[in-house]
Amino acid sequence: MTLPDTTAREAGQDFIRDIVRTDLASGLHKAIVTRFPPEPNGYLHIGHAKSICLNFGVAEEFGGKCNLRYDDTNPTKEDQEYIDAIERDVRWLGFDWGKNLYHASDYFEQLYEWAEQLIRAGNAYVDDQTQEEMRLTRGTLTEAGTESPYRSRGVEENLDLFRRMRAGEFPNGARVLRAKIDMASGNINLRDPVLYRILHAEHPRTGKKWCIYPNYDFAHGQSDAIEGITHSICTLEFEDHRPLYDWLLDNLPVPSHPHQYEFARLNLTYTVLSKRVLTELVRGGHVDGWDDPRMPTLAGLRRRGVPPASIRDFVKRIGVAKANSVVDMGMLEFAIREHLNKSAERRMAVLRPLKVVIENYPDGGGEDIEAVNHPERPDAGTRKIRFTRELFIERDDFMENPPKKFFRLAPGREVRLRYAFFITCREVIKNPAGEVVELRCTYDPATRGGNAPDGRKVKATLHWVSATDSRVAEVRLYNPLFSRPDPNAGNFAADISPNSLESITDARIEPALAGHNAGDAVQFERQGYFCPDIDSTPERPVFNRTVGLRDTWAKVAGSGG
RNA sequence: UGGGGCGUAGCCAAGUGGUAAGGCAGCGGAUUUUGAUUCCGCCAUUCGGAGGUUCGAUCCCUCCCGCCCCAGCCA
Repeated sequence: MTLPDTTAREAGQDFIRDIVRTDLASGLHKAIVTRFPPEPNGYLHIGHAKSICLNFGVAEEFGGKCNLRYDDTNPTKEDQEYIDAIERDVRWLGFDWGKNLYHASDYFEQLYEWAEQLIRAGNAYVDDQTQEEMRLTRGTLTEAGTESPYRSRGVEENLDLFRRMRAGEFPNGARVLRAKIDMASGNINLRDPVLYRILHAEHPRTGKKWCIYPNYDFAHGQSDAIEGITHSICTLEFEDHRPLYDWLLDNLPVPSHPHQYEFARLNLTYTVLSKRVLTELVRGGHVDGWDDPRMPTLAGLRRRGVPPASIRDFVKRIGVAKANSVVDMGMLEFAIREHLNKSAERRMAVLRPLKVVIENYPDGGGEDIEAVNHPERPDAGTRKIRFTRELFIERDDFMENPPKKFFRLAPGREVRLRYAFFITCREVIKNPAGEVVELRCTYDPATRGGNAPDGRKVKATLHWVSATDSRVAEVRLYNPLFSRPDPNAGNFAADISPNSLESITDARIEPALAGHNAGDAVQFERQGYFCPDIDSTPERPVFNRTVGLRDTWAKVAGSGG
């Protein structure tokens, strides 16, 4: 079922959209073109979703287009696996680039020509300094840098050297091509930034054709210009690069001059969104892979049963601004719950079983109880649940000595078993250790369906499952996403460990869940939303919890100790 | 002590000269065969701070304070 994206904010309420609207109204552009430019060196995560929704969203809203472009200028870090994953995830999120798929590597020849033109114009030179020498002569944040001894090389020598760099005559790191700008600039990006470096590496797309590669600064702006991008939207850390972005476009015969705008990247409480750290988690085997449900990657969220529309909605809710911020995980959970509440079918599952024997129910007997699949959607239909003499209820739904605000089952108390009957707890059976292991109850046959003919009420309705006609499943409960601070973990783990994964292997679920293997989450009544895992089988059902439900009793109990 | 940004409620975030939108969280209350959902109501005399301009400032000016980014041949 697809739900329309809902939002409290009308489209056009952020500064990026204000700029686009103004540019369109003034006639600066007749149509806008944006782009989502990932480097294929990892999987996309919820942070990228913000950029994807912004770029594709703005294009959609204003009738423009958005390109998908790989910023594949560093072959030592990129891989085809990531390219495939990125396309899959962007599509899953709900966006389509149509035929507008590009690669910075498609422009390598053009970029090279432009580099030679920069040299001819005296705006770039080949520097023979070592990386260390360059670092030392770049100056510091408060002191100007000093010019390279190779800075005054003649055009012909530079051209010759640059061509030989391309020809593969020099080893990695031997020389670089630098822009000749201003070694005393307060903006360090303007202190003769490197444009090309020697990298004898095989590129996923261009293979061994090149051994020199342009870096981000020399590729990004020109790629934008080639594609006719009107609004190049990126994150805050590139603000300092804008002067260089403009300098290059001003000094090269590019077909257009795009403008760069920056916004704050997404930060989520309890969540690590650093590609470096996520890569470490995968490489180090701390998680099962990029799509591990504990990962904040789009693949991980998908596996958890998060609807893509809820992510789009979440992104709309958090807005786009330039202030660094940390969005509360509760916002994402709310967006997910909001969608799942409307779409997820309900089923009953008992995570921590407590046996209940209905003493006055015929031994060996049983009957089918009808239950609706969704409380607000009759079209979702109904299903039959087997009611038997022996049942399981949630351990948390019974308390031998209930505090005043506890409304569920207790000795002598009557409650309703959802869709079935009212039952009354008559006896509590414990093991030698004093733990409650079974409840002996009686039921009122007249309350079949859940209502008493005499009109008496109960204060609680419990979910249940037959002890003799239910299935055993494994459910996995996770912390929000992962990386909630864990004071007991070690150094490395304290910062990024995917902690608090709890597996419950003796959970009991309705047989009605047996055929449910789609990627759609279901709501286990009063437990939260769960999604069949990708390695789930009919013989061994596995469910990942996406988010829980609001449970005021749990809060009362939790805060009360 | 260089350059570039940002500071509006617990968390996001509009507003940018006329007297503080909205959402999340929270708190009340109603409905409820999920303590869910839904529904009502409450929740910034104040916009990092101090001066100044103005009839009037979150918005303009000055100074101050705080936070983030930049010294990769990463993006």
